[in-house]
Amino acid sequence: MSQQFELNSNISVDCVIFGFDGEKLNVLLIEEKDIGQGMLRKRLPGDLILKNESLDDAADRVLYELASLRNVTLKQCHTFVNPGRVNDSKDRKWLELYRKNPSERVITTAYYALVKMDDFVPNPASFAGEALWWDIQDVPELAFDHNEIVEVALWKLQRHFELNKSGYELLPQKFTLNQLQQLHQAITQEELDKRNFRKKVVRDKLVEATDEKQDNVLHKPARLYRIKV
Amino acid sequence: MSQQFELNSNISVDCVIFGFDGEKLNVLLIEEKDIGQGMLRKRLPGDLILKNESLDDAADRVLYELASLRNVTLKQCHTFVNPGRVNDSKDRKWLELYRKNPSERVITTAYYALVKMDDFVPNPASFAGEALWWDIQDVPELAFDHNEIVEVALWKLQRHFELNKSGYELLPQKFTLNQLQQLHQAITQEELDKRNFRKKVVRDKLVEATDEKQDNVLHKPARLYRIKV
DNA sequence: ACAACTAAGTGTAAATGTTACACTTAATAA
DNA sequence: TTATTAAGTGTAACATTTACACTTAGTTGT
Repeated sequence: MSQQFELNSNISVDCVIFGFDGEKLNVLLIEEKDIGQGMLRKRLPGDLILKNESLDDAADRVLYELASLRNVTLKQCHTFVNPGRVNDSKDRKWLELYRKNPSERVITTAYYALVKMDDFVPNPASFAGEALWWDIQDVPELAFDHNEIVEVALWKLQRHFELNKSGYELLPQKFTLNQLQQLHQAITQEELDKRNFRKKVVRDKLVEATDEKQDNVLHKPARLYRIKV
Repeated sequence: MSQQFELNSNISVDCVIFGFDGEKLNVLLIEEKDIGQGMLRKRLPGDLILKNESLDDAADRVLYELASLRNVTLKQCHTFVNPGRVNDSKDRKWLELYRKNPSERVITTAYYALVKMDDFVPNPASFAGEALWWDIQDVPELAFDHNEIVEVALWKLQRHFELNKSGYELLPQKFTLNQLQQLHQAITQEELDKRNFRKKVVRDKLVEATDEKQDNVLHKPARLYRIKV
């Protein structure tokens, strides 16, 4: 875990990476190799920051080191410094194994990002057991306070997504209006009316039609659209 | 500066307190006593956090210790860990005077709040020279990266204020619709049409009329309203 | 060829919200 | 009584949001 560099002893970053699979929202979790004591709790990719490293840089580095993801646009979300962050005995054992000063309080700054799952196939670092996408509706109990961090990040993602109309880059270059609608619904967790949704994207000139159509579907093929620049 | 307690060596909080005076937005700045080297730059109230203190608690404490403000609802804003945060020689001298490990990098989490200036008369701590409200349009050059922090906090305040319709508590219990409009304008930095603004607050049932009127004005007195619960 | 199936695609009317805009009224001061 | 000042008020055009149901174009199986 980069122990060859000098770590700043008590500041960490955690990354909440939301992945859209075309239908649902997922979150990236990692799981250590079983180190023999039944400590198989999943957690967010995160680690201590290095000396002379900005928080933003640390988040990028950690995400690469722990899940081999690069070029993800991370946004700072919230900083957690609850003195009681580490209560669980499994968490304490983990710290004793991996940290020089396991009893020292750690402040962590959470970052989040939303990516297209196809583009980012997570690859665990060698020491880690797994790095995998997990349905956001079905997140298990996580280590430390990571469940809380996921919740806060999701809340911020939803708020932010309402505000600007970003997110179209999460679809294939050419997509159907239905795919676009599903993206919106997955993030905002709201049902939308098909006709009204289409009216809106047309009125706001967010997309433009191509002359291509879906292929290999068992019904009327949908027209493909692209993002309008 | 609470040196009698053990400080957590490299985590600080800074508080951006916006004050509404009925007309304009101000920000609370403090200025050290002149310690003899022309180091009179203003800064935000902020300090290192204590061991076993949450960030939220630290922000409350610091604001009380440095400006005697209590019971302010602070919101976390952003965490700054730029390795180059302290470049200015005046800032370095200040650190040498006040910090045990002046060369250690400090991560700071900014908090912000919006208060009614009448309710919060800042009172500097004894060691400080001044604690005063400063017109947000006219903030001087501040120590460290505090100008950037103020900007980020203002941006967040504006975004948040657009979303929910909070802020009515910043007026006197009974207020004119014009005062309410000025509050909105001060925060969003936008001009609003008088008639349209009034239509909106009436339609949204945000306020209700009392049967009282302004007193001692040199013109037609305005009707007073109160927040509708 | 045709029937059954599936999701795509399409329009309208009502309600609500937003914008732009100018004159009259009620108080005070001289 | 007059001058001054800010309060208070209405309407029409326009834009946005909401609710709602049938037809169409392709695939599969007979």
